[in-house]
Amino acid sequence: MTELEKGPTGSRRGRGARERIISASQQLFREQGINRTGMNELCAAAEVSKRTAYQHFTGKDELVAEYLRRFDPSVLSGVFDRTDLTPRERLLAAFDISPDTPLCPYIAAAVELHDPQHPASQYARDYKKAVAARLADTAREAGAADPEQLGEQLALLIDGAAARTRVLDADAFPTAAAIAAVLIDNALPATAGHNRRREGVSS
Amino acid sequence: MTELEKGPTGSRRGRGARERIISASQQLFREQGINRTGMNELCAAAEVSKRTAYQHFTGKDELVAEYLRRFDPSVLSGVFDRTDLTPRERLLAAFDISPDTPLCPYIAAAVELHDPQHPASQYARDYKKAVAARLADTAREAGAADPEQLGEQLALLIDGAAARTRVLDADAFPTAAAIAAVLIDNALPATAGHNRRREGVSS
DNA sequence: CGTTAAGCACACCAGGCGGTGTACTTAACT
DNA sequence: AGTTAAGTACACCGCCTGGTGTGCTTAACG
Repeated sequence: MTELEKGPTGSRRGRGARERIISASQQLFREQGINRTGMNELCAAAEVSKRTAYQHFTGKDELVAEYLRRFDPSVLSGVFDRTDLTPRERLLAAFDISPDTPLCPYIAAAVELHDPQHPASQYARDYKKAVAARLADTAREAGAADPEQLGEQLALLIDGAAARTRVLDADAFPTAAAIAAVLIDNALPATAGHNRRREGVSS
Repeated sequence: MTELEKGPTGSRRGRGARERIISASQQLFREQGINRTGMNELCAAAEVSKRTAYQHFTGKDELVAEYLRRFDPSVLSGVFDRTDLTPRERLLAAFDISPDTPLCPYIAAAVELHDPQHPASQYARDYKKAVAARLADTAREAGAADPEQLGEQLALLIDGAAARTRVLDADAFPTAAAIAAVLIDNALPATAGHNRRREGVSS
């Protein structure tokens, strides 16, 4: 029928045009930005006919939203589910996204789309809240006095590092990690379970 | 001659079209974003003929750069030059931009233009560095152990609050201020000269 | 006064944008 | 083999974009 929910695999019949489109969007939207990437260009890169693209997505807006939804590639779960680390180490590991990451696409989308009502903007909000929540969970696990506050604070540090990295074109995550270490040490009761040799936590 | 450097007042002869253009750009670029504001629309809002606009600015890019340059409206100097506050209080006052401020236009421009070589992007970088430098100066004045580091940290907090406010559509500056208070207290020797009784720093 | 330049009105451009219509091919499943 | 749907090719749409060309009016200044 018209709607058959062909499933995330997309490999029911054709040659998987949908996946190619999304894959191309991941590349182009990140490299060039959303507004600077036209549908013509995107379809060409995906080696997909324009008509096909508009049979999978009602419009660019929907594609953009899907582009954001298909992101998280373990960036979130890949950090928080590491059982080899203590909760405290996991909190700090969230700042090790150092390698090359261009910029948090959620911030970029919110700025580029400029419309809080846009589906993608709404998803960006949800995602940011989810990250803060997981940070809070981990903070609670680590025994923080006020886990929600610490989670929100660490989330702000991550966003600050992302924004600053973008504007200054220089990695700001080490600075954010240093702040995080201070905040964590301040929020956690001084249990001797982990050797905390941070400097200068005077107060 | 063709170039006569008519001066910033612009009131040499005409009715000050240039100022009206810049004024309109301040409004529209902030409200709608740079990419979503066309030159037609902008000229209409400024009540300026399109032709006149292109006689003042060689292109939209130049106007965007000028738009950023004409910003600072004491946001920077208005905070750091307050002699009624102690250096420590001045550092914290930088987080009181709470009222309504839509979002730091420098971050927005860097994201929207998406080109680090764009004049406006370069200026945004310079401005961010300048803010960090002034924060560092004030930190030094306050007697911080490592003023450069504290300045960079506080700058990151401001950018984080700005970005997060934009994405979440909720004021994130109080959280940033709370972190700032912790960092400042940690960085400053515990001199009794100023009563450090800031509220909301629950940790 | 006349010169000079700031500003204006408006038609116009090429090109990109998001998005469609139509007629076609291909291939999986029955 | 026949059905069915996924995918294709490509011309085409109206609209808006940044940007011009041309000829005109207005007003400050010497």
